[in-house]
Amino acid sequence: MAATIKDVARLAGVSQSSVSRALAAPDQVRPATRERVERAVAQLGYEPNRIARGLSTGRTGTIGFLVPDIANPLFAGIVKAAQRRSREFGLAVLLADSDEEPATELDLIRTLTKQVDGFVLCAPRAGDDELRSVCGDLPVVLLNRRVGQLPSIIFDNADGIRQALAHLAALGHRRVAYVAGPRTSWVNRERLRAFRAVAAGLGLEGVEAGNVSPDFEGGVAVADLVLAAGVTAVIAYNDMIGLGLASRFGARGVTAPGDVSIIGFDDIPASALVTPALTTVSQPKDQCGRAGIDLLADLLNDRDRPSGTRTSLPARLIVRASTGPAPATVR
Amino acid sequence: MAATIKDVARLAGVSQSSVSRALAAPDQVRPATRERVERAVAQLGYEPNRIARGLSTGRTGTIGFLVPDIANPLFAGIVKAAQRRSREFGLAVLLADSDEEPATELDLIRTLTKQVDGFVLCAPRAGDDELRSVCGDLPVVLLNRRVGQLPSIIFDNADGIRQALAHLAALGHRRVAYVAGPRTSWVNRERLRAFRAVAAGLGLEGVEAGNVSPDFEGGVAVADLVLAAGVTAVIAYNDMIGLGLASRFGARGVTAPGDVSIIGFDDIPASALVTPALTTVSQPKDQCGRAGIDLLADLLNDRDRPSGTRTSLPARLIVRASTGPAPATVR
DNA sequence: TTGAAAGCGGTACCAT
DNA sequence: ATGGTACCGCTTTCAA
Repeated sequence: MAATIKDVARLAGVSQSSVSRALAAPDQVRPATRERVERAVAQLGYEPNRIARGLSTGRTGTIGFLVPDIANPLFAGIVKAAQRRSREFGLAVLLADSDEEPATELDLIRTLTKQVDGFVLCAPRAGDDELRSVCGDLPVVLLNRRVGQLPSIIFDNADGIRQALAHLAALGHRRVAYVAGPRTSWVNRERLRAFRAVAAGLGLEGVEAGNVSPDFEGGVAVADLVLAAGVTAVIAYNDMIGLGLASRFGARGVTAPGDVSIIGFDDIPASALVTPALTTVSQPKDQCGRAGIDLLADLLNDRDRPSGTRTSLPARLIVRASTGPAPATVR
Repeated sequence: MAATIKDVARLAGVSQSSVSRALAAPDQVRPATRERVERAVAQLGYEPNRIARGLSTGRTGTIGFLVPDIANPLFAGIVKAAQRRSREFGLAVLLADSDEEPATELDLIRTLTKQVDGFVLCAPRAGDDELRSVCGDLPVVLLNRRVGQLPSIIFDNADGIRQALAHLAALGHRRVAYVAGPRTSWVNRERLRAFRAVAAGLGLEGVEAGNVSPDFEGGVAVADLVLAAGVTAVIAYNDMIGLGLASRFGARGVTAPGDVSIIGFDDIPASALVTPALTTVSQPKDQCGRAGIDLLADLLNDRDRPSGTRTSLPARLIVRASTGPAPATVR
């Protein structure tokens, strides 16, 4: 049996309260008392029970972190950074993986809501209202999504699209496709909107394909449609779709960047390893995870940042071999 | 404020005890009572506070899950499966990422130990004794590692090596290298041991290189050494090393599978996407994560499996383009 | 500065 | 079958 505060109190010859104080507010007890307590603590190897503390303080020292798919390198990277930062705050992370299911997202939040002090949510699928209501008044930080005035951290999707399109325009491309990801995804909608606006602004013809599932198979499935649209370049919702496109293109004898240029989003490891390597819009995963925890920690400490804090993280185009000059004649 | 059991009791016009029973052991209360409780529960949107429950039962409904690197697709896959299974048991998962640091592994376990009912540990680096002592008598399931009599789930490393070597031998390779991963890794030691034994058994010359860090750079760094050893095939500790090898080989004008065959471990997504695709020993991530939770759940329910349960998961060789017949003459 | 005691929200034992 | 109540380990008034 682990030692409790009572054991410490008895051994130190003081009351529970004093032990509690000695630990939480050392300057509220006489040095002599503090020392006796400290000795007893050391001798018993006492560590406060966070559960019990949680019951009386209403705080658990644990935060919930929800992602749609931990096997997706983007989220894995974000979670990893968040983990590291949480440790510095002494917070534990309750991970939840919603498998990209809107219903599961809400479910998970609901069941976890009682055991955490707050949430960092990457929940692209659930509806706005459900999301807001399910969180109650628990501190919440949204990742990669905007809902009402909730504090959020997002990648600059519009700027990512802008960089990608500018790159393609400079290479002489005039007709460009965007392969959309899940229709319900907030991020997808943002990118699509930016695609339309920026393409128009640059005087490019924008073609839209999709929606497809955000994976390799999704890219493969839509590749022939993209080809039939007669574009010389395509921007995919994410890298996995981009890789699927490249694969199917290759099977059809269409090669990047000679016949068609391809750009993805996320900069997953595989993008740098394939041939040709995939040009991609990289998002700072580390910063994102870290900033998410920082923001939530502030919220937890009532060190209120102005309601509706919206951090925007820079997107960065990484040019690799999959993009090149537009072919002289369209296939 | 969320509703408590008292609110439910008052609304239903029964005692706390009855509410508690109606929820935990429905057949111990009269149907009429149960219904009144259920209605009150529904009306108030009551959900039991797991923290409070934990305090009196001594169980939290939460388990700790430790991995060396959540950004590694192998662990991401395992965690994902574990997550899903945990949900079915109504268990929450406290994730911990040790960043491959032995000290962090132990640290994390120590701080989490009070808030969880048990652990699933993938802690390849920490020492045996520290590991055992830090867990105290908390139920623990070890992944991919064996320490004393602790219940464990491991991939059949020896058989994976055997399949890989048999494949290479059948292709006519006579001199084969093994590129070792981290020296302190239990898995690495197992594979190295198997490599020696099986190579000898098959009459192959075994060459050992390494130890290198288990990533792309590690593979690149050791590639020239491997080449200098005059082997026609190489088995890497994991896929990322294998991909690094292939990359550096390519830069030297040495191509797979023509000049040298390459086999990795783990079947990460990138392995299937690169050219040539990497032959790899696949480990059933889903089964592993699932089995880990199943085993731990049994332990938690005192449904004791015989102490020292050791589940072994089958390895499976996935032959892709990176392995082929041995060249007629060594470079 | 210290100690006693009342909770925090449940569970489970003991009566009834 | 139900209600009363002690208790889980800790925090936090309130008095002393």
